[in-house]
Amino acid sequence: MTITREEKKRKTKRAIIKAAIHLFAEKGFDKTSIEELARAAGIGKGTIYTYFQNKAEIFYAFCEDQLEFVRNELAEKTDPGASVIDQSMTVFMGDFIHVTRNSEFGRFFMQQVLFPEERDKNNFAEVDNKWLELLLSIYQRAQERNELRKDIDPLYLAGHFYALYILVVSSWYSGRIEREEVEPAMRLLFEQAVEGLAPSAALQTV
Amino acid sequence: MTITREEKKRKTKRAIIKAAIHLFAEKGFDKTSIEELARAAGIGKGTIYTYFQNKAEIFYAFCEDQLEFVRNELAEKTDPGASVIDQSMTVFMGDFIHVTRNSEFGRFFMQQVLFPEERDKNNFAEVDNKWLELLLSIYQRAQERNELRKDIDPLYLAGHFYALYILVVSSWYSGRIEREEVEPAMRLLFEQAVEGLAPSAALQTV
DNA sequence: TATAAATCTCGACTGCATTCGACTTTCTAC
DNA sequence: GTAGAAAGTCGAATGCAGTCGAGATTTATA
Repeated sequence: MTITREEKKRKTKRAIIKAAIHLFAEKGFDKTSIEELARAAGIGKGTIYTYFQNKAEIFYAFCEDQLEFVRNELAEKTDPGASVIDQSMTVFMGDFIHVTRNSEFGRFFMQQVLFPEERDKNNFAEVDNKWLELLLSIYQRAQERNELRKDIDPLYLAGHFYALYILVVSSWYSGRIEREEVEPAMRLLFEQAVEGLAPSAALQTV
Repeated sequence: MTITREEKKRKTKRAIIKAAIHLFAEKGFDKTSIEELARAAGIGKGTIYTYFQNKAEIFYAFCEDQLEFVRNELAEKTDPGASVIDQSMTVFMGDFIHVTRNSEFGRFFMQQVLFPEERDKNNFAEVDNKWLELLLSIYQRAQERNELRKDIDPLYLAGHFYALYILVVSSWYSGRIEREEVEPAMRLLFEQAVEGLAPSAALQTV
């Protein structure tokens, strides 16, 4: 019985996350109070704060749970033989659909992942890394196939596609595009990025 | 004296914004309470809510004030003769410096502009449009000079650059890059976008 | 000018995140 | 085993955003 304490802590933390997964999904983040969360986890209100610094941090744990699952799934779903664009579309559209399934969740998630507060910077590191690995593998393979320039750091390649993805998600949240327009807009942007925004060399010499 | 009421309302609203500009700049958004704001504006707490729906909306008014000034300035600063990349750098770096002058302000601003809540969607419309006009004029001129492809909707061209800008800002907020790296990273991304991510036609045919 | 309707103003009130510090349980060292 | 230290638990207290409704002021109608 030496590990009683640590074991118990792990269990309590799990209980909080479990309650969060349940309550956030059911009532949304804002509508779920810490007190409810505590009650559902069978502990006192104050105790939550020995496990998480604030409500947002509980949300991060919730996200990890959600996203690890999704992104593992996406890693399998992508066809390594398809074109970069098709692979990118599979991954980013899959992510989009999941992230925006609950629009409130998606908004908060994007806000926090892209522009985290100082104290939260490291909260997404783990999930982020898995996501990055997935992206990097896609773009590295594309470089090997000579589908993408080899003189660009794969991190930058991933950045380009990710940036365009963010833009599309933002456009949807801002009401500039409708849900049905997301896919075609994203594909068009990806194609343009691959081809380049400058007139092609052939045309330029004319 | 027919317009007393409306005149007074305008004056009160101005007083609130003025108090906000002062207090937000001095103590930051989070640390400034509505009550303080009301006191500084010489009105009751509840009255604030006849002028603004919530605290965030006061922040929007504050933003408009800040940004209108900056973006007008930027519009003048950009040299219409320079390359698209140079012009883009001037505009986006100028924006970056201003938006992140107060890091807390910038974070909140980016979060709200990119992923607004349903009720806030229209709050930035006015400022947004001016910003967009500025960007569009840059990219349209570049198309005319044949520096950028004419078969891409200028809106999409602006989107590409804006997307990369967002990525860089996000990278800075996430601590993935330092302040000094912002400019070179942005420039590199812009160059890559213009040239395209695919190997050049010339190389491809080899 | 008198009265009713509309609008505005206020601060007490509500609800919730977060803090605090008194109390309890577990660990450590003898 | 036991005393004292360390860590964990709790809900009452705090602070703040946002609501409410009673009263004040302005406008519209006559």
